[in-house]
Amino acid sequence: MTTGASTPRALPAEYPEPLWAQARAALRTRIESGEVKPGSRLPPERELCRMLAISRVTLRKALTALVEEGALRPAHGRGWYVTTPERGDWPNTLESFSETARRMGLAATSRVLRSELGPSTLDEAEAFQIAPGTPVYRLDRVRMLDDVPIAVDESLLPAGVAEGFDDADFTTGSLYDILTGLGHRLAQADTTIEARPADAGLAGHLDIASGTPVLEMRQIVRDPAQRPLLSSTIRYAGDRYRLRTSFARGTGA
Amino acid sequence: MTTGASTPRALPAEYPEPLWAQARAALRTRIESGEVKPGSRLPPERELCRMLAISRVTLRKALTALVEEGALRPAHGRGWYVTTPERGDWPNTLESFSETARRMGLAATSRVLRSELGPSTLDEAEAFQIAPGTPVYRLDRVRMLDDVPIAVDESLLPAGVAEGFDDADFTTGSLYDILTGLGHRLAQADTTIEARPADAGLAGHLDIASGTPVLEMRQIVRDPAQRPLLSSTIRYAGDRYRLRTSFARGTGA
DNA sequence: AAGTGGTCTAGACCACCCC
DNA sequence: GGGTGGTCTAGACCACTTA
Repeated sequence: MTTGASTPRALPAEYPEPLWAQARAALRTRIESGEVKPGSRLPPERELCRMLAISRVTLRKALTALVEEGALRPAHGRGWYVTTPERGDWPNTLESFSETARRMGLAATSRVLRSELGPSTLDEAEAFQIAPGTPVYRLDRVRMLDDVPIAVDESLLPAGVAEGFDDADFTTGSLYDILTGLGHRLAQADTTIEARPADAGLAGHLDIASGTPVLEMRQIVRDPAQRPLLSSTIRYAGDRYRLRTSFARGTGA
Repeated sequence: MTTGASTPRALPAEYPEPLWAQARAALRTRIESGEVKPGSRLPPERELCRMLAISRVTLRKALTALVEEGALRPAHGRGWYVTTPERGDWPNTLESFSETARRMGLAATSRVLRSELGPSTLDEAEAFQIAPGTPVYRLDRVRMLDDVPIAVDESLLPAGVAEGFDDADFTTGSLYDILTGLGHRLAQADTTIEARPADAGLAGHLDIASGTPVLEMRQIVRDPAQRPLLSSTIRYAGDRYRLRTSFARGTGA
């Protein structure tokens, strides 16, 4: 451990995941397994360094990453503390439908309305920066909690991104999980949110009256190279769902 | 520059702002002044180190911070690029009312409905973790764009936070700007968003019909020590406003 | 005063991009 | 191959917290 990155170690090479990411994973596991209880203090940095056999700079990069995930919180002269689950979750991300379901102890399922490849319209082609008519994958679903319809999700993906969807189970699976499982990396999500009245079609799917307030969220998700991976419009029945998020401004670090 | 943090430098001491924050400020200035144009490449890291007279680790901390602010984007073998303003803004923050106004070239103003100190209710006291009845400051405003009413903002602050509000101008000023101007540091904002029908009072203020869809956003803003600074509920006329944000997942770094 | 996080440095090797 | 970012180390000093 003297000569910089020349020692990948631990992982059997191949994808030499950075040391700090390995350390982050190790710490995350310990936290999630309950080995270190919420609210309790982590061992001092210098000791963690010895335990994980990494330098302090690298360890701190892992710890900082966990802060952004909402798992840890530093306290200057006192130590690193495990966040109480109650609050401090969902930093800089919208709570996903699946996460909401889990938090409330409900079952998240979907009814697939459409799932097919088809030519893109002008607007869609522009959004994905592809030629109009290029095939895109359409996935329309009614999302439910304990069999109560909550929202209608219309998603659109470039055909290339949707390769491997044949085996996917959209009735229970999360689209995000499926995409990351296929090796896609979601880096950024541009989002707009507004309130609108439900039109007749939407009202029918959600079993509400036409004109009822609906929360409409449009997202374009991009990969680290800024390529659009997914464009989705989700319309939630106004009295059945609430978006939650927590914006952290990282006071610097 | 050989012996670690023993050389605060640059700033006349007192509050020795960290070197990486100074470097971030210097780079930010250069970008905002247009000295380095959007889309263009920054000088190589090793040269920036010489120019700013800091180590590469420190420089990279500054660069990473600017990535989270949406000002820069790294490209592995190619360099650091200034983000095109068009997109890449508003990362991990809701676009504020004032920012929206600026982007659309409209004038953001407010009509103050209430601005006074009063005893807190049970719910409010609980939210702020203070004793019920402890004074809190109430600020209710109708927010307008070019004199069209867009939203009703009901804000609530612990009395201590509101000290110095006497001189503040809420008809044109942003509450966030006023708070930061008073030295408060906003670190985290827990947010929920939902769609609801307008009640009679709200409909009157916004000049819309009762029952019209309204976007309701509730926020609790905290300082770095997790103390609540501000609790606000903003209700936007559904057909006049749209929230925008961009969630960045920093692929690790 | 001792313990713990926060900042900083100099130097090294690796991985990617482009010529 | 040469340039550029990405990762990593060892060691040092400072600032805050607690006793």
